[in-house]
Amino acid sequence: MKIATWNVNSLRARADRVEAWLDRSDVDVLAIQETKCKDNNFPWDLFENSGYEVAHFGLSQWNGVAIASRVGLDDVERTFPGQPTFGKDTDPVQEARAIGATCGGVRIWSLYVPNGRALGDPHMPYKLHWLDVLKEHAVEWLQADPHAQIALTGDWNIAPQDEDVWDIDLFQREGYTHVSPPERAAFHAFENSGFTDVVRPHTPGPGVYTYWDYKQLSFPKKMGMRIDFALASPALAARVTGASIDREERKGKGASDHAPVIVELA
DNA sequence: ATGCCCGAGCGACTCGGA
Repeated sequence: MKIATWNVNSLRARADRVEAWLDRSDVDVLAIQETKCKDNNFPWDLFENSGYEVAHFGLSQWNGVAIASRVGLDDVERTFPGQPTFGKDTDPVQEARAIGATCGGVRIWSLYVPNGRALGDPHMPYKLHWLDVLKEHAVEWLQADPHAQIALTGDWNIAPQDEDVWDIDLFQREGYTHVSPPERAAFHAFENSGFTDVVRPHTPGPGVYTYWDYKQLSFPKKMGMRIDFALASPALAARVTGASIDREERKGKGASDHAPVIVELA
């Protein structure tokens, strides 16, 4: 079985590439982030034509997450329990950033972790709280069933290690997000709770990334970030036989700024 | 060549991304 996660940065703008990628990648499950649409303009046919069931959670042109599967798609959950809201003053909104489904015996979560925007911005405590609540649930899921096969996949908007950005000195000097100690602590809290990054051992750095900005020739200049991850529960991690980052998909006209991340299971 | 930002909604500009 092969599962993948990919921030497509608009599913409609990327429809042809996503369909072609599904056809050649041979994945059984694809967790998608940033569909950037509501159900009424979601490209349902794309997945049906490729032989996948799909569940989508999209509330506006922002965010949006989905799971496509050809090994079953059961018990779909939109948002995790108690998922924090964000809103200016009086109108907090629960954003479309998490969808879960059971596919071929694996509980898959497609996660689009909030962007903190800047250290000191209100979005940063929102991001950290969002991750903390998710982590508390992840701990409960494991306590309820230590043998559960759970995959927390998606765009985490965190670079956990110095080698996960092209120039750590620049990031720290300028006080950029993604590398700050609180963000990294939020990520490591999942690892301390028993969830393992199952991709890094098969794709060691430095210089291995999943995201490259569209601007300033970032991709050809190898100015990227590793911010998309698949974290696996112990029972799932034990099944992992390989993993890869499909940086070929970042090439050419009409590419997403993120590359797909693939995990192979025995 | 992988090549100097892109997508969505609105309405011809603004916001969000990281």
